[in-house]
Amino acid sequence: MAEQITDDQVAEKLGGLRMTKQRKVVYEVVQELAKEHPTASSVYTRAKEIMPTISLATVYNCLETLTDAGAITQVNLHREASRFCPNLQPHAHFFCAKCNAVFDVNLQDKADASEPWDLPSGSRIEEMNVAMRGLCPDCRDSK
Amino acid sequence: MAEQITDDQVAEKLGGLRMTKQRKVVYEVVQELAKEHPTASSVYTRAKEIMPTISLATVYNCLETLTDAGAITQVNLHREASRFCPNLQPHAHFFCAKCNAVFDVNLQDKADASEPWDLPSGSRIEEMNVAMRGLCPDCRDSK
DNA sequence: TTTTTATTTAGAATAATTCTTGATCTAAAC
DNA sequence: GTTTAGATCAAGAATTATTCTAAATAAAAA
Repeated sequence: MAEQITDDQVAEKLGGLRMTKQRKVVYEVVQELAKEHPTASSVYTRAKEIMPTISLATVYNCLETLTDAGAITQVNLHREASRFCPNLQPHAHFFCAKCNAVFDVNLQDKADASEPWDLPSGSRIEEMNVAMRGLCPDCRDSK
Repeated sequence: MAEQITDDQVAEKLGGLRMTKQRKVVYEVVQELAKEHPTASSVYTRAKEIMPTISLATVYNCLETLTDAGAITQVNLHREASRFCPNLQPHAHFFCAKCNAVFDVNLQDKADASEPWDLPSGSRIEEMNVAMRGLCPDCRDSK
């Protein structure tokens, strides 16, 4: 599994903000569902099983707070619902056009993702977002 | 300016579909506003000046048709409105976090954008989407 | 011309997300 | 241990980009 951090490390990243029960549950659900790269609503569905009183708005709030704190990342493709990912290593995402699965794609050892690009000189890149779309191995086989 | 194609070439790409007045206007507006990477609604605003009867739904339809035909590409970042781009060369987009401008970022000569990535073996990539966020040269200076 | 099919229009519908407001909790001050 | 102030949460309303629907129009085929 990809690099994730512990609840305590999340608490640290939150800085002045509190590590509330809700934030803890939301973070743990994102970890639990990491493989499927859950949307806010799948996080909500699962979180409610653990904490029945949690609201969808709170799930959104927590996801935003965790994202801003740098504990998880938000992944978008096209206009679909955002997905969330607890893997903090630099990585890209591969979306299977057929089964809709999302895979983490790691950066090769010592590679620089911006290397092939002619960056505007003098610009500072803070974030790079790489998404690939195609057929995953399984879907390619099962023609 | 980046590589764009002529109306006639768009007509060809449309295949069986017709190059209607509306599609022509929409394509030309996307070309005209290429530098700002217009959203559907900015295309609509400008298109209405040229063809006052055109509707927003038609603008959306045309943008979708042109995208499907491969005459323009749809660019997304975060959850903002989609933007459209007539540059058909492989390129990435740089979004300035301060002034909100969008710049095309070219692929270096003979470079392969997927090179730094550890692709799932056996997968076939059909499309790659690279977005960068940061400060453009202008915004970096004007502290 | 008549028929068929594609396209456009206008407005309703949708879906993800954000906002608003009042209630609740927590931490620190008293 | 209360009180107070600020943070957080819950519920539902509001927003926004986009898609859908159905009727009208335009173009192509017969």
